[in-house]
Amino acid sequence: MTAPLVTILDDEPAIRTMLADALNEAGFRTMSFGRATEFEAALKTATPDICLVDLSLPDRDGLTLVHRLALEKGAVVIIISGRAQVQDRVTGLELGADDYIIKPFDPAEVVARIRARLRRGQPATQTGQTARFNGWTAHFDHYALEDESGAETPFSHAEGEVLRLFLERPKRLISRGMMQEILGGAAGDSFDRAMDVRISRLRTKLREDPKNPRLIKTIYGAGYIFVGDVEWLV
Amino acid sequence: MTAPLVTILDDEPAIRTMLADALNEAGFRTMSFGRATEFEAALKTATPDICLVDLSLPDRDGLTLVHRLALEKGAVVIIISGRAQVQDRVTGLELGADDYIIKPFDPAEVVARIRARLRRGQPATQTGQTARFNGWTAHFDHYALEDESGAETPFSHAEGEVLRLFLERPKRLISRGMMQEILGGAAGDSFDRAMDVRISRLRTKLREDPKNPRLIKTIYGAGYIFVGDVEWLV
DNA sequence: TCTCAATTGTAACGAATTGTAACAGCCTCC
DNA sequence: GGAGGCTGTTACAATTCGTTACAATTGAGA
Repeated sequence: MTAPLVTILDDEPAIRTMLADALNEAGFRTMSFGRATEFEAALKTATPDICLVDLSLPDRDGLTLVHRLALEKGAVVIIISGRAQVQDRVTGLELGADDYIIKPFDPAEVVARIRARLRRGQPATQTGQTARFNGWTAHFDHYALEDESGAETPFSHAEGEVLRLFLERPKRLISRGMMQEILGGAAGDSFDRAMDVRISRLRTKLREDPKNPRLIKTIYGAGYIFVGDVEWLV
Repeated sequence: MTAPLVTILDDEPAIRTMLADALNEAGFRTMSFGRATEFEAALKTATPDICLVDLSLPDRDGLTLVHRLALEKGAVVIIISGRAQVQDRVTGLELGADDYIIKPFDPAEVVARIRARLRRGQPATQTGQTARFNGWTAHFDHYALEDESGAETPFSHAEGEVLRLFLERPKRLISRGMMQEILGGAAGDSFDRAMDVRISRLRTKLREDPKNPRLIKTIYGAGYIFVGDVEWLV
């Protein structure tokens, strides 16, 4: 992957170079502009990941530019400005800027803020989506349990939470306290019953024999153990 | 009814009320906590859209909490802190915070920054005019969904807004509050139903099985997740 | 072995949430 | 003006999931 591209639009050359140096050192590609017209011309061929924009430009109102950038191009815009009034910041952010940094600033903070924006860009990495165990296949991507014949039974989100909890810890004792910790749930005193019910419902979907559960075993006074041979796919 | 939920974690009651007042007036739901433990307990039942966290907590190291929140829960975290050193800000942002606001602050700016985060909702990739996902091709330039055979189904502007919202944030929970913020729904309390209907109509065009939707998943009480492999074409 | 209290299973209930069909207002285009 | 599409609203159906109530089970101690 190529490094993210950051454009710098500021009429003061000293600031441009300071930012460009810091950003390059941090591993970004940069393009610097002193006037809005140059910047807009460049936009036609390049698609920056982040646009740093100074509000006081010689040839255009910076706020309008920010508004257009954010609204029409959907670009990530960070305003860098000498105007420090709260009202300036509020309007800047309301017009579509993603952040507002006040001059004078420390380049390290600019880098950190850019990184924070980019970090959010990546979709959350999905944990395992499919697991096979004892003839069943659990599909967490579309919340369904597939049996050996290929028939699918959908399960709900709450049921899926419990199922995943078990499949990620096979053949290990799972105490109620741990479940509560992992699955959440108010520490309310009746919570454990809710967990019982969840497990009961999950057992039904797994077609467990109530008298003799084969997959989710109850350890009286201690918790549960999922005894299956789990294999996570992907 | 389902405005975005903002949690406030700060040990100073005055700050909590000031923030809560400003946020409520701005149309957000709020929950306030003075200690990290209370906050963590509440996290088990509620899914906030934004977490405001003060770094100086009586019962826990704020930075560690931020790290956990950001990393494990993927929550949007805004640090509010009295520590004004650049180094503090940089480490806070690097540990996963999405923004860093220094005390004393103006509530209006906090509101504006929260709005900026929600509006953006963490954009995914470059947003273009065409996206491919799971056999479908969405053409936003002429408002049509193309299936594998090449047949096109037109979609409306409102449907396109929702579809784009999802395609820009695949595999990520999107709360109703965030949708409202992004799609600019009036804060009217019946708005959420309009959103339901939009999603229902979109699902129909995607030929989703009502009993077992594969692309747009509902997380009861929390929101929706679009689970497709999205690839934006230019 | 028997008894009993603690623990666990689950059916039934109900509040909250979500899905969607049907309707109505609005707009655009003939 | 009328037809037709779009979109929010309403009303009702369906689903989810915690709570409750009671039955079943377990295991320690008599």
